[in-house]
Amino acid sequence: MEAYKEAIAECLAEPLGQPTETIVPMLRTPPEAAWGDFAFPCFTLAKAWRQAPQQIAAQLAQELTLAAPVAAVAAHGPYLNFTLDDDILSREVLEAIARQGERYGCGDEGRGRKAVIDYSSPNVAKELAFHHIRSTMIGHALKQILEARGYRVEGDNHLGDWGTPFGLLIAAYERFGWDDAADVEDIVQLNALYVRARNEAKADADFAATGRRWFQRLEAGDPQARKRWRWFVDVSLTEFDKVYDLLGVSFEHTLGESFFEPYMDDAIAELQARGLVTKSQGALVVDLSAYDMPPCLLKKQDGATLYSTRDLATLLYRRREWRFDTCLYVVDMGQSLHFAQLFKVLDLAGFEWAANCHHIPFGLVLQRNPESGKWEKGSTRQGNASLLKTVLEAAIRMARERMAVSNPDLADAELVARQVGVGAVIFNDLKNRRTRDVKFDQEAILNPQGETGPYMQYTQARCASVLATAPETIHVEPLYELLQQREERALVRKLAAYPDAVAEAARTWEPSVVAQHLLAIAADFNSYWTRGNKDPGLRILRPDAADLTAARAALTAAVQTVLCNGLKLLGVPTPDAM
RNA sequence: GCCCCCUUAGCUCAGUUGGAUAGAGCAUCGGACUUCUAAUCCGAGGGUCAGAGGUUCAAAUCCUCUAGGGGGUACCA
Repeated sequence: MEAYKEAIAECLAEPLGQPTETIVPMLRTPPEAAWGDFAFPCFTLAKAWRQAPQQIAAQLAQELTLAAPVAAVAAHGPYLNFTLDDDILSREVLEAIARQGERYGCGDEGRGRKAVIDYSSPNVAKELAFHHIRSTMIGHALKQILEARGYRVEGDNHLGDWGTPFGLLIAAYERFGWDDAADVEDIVQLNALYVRARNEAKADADFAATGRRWFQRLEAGDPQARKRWRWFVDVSLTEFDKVYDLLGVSFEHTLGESFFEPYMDDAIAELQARGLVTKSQGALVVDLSAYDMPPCLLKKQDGATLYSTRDLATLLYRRREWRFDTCLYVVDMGQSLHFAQLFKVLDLAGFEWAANCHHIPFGLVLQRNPESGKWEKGSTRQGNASLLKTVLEAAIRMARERMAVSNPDLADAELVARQVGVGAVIFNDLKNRRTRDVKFDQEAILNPQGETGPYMQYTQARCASVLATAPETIHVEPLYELLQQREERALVRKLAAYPDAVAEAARTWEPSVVAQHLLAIAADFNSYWTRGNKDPGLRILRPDAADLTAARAALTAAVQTVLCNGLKLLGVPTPDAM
């Protein structure tokens, strides 16, 4: 749709005496679709022309010469409203969608550029909590969206598999043991041990010290410590992969923090060579007080490395080995300061590429505290967060039960239930602006009605269903001028704007732009569909009118293509029946 | 204390980067299935855009202050 602004600007360029480049950004979309496709506000001309904007609009409306595809111009108060030619628009848009198929919505701004995205990145030894859906799916969606716009993208699941907690975990294992006969999955027992280790460390200073020593042994390569640790990681990865399979997410790299352990000394040395590292209170730091930030800690008093050290080594490695142009960190907002420090340190070290590293923050998942009634950050450490697996299972159950009544004969019911349940959870997370905190509300997540994943999937299934029963006539060249219904014209325009939505989502790193646009398309299509229930003349398939059927089937196919393309970007599956 | 984010209908949220009459969904109430899938659609009610100033032709949108909520703030990740 963006491309048509150029045509409008050309009509205005001569009379305004301005180049099209300055006119295009001034064009707006009128609040009422019936008023036109683009609006040019005349306020800014008022001063220069010494006339009221209303007069300017009225005058210009008279004088302008229009060229296809611009069909009409009308003054509406201080605005000049332009309308595109419906027939040309329908033809161009629907033909483009049919021709490009799953490439419709793609672009090439990112061509020749490589992006590395750090997302999901759960901590080992804990189950995936519901809040892990955020980084995982926002990251996955951004990966797909950037790829659609021409970037080469590599995803890295930066597992939290290193640090003092693992020393504590080994200490807990040694002290409390492991119950091989326990009737729970290993990950559950491991998670429980993790929580216990943490609590014990808080209550017992000796235990905490033992844990810290274990981590030192781990870093030193002690075989016993390594063996325990490796096993903790394997148990966790087995569990994570189950959930990733369900979500349809995969990574080019799964390099935990431990992988970068051998690179940490080099990273520190590199900063030392640049004179950035100082000793403060017994710790090794980069002083950032000149930038109103606390120091970036590289090594603790006891010599152990920290989160910052590992992230630093990781980023240097990624740049050196993977040669990214852009590196994105899809991590919650609570870590804004950490990333500000990290990027500042690299900037001070003289790495100009640090400017192309970005933290893509998102809001926290808040759980209602049953005692205080307040919304607060859930924590797997305290064991009070809902598990992602549990929510997904509940959503799948919801879909299964729903289908048992609405479509009991459906083939592949179990597969579809999984697609719908998982789609519900994913879409629920991606439909809103990522920086908002989200209040965990399982009931809302499982509701399949309204602005939800199942609603989107249902709409796509309706398209598939009608096209499956469409007669062969749809293969004749559609007469696009037959698409004269208000709903049909509105749909064509929204389909035309879909690539703009993908481009904006890529530019602002905001998947919800795509989700919101798809919602608007689905709403229009469902409304269009239902009108056919009341008025048979408005049905898509008209046995009595082959040409009309062909045109409407072409529109339906285009809607289906765009819904499928968009939902694919978001990671929402699209069953053809449900 | 300082820093960041948030505050739009009872609830959950959109709002085209400063434009025309602030829009959806859920919930409530009333309608539409002998039909291309009713996980849908149509309609009704529901608003001091947290509050107060400011910037200008124009503010939910930008600036300042205030209130409330969430998060962060050197040896956790």
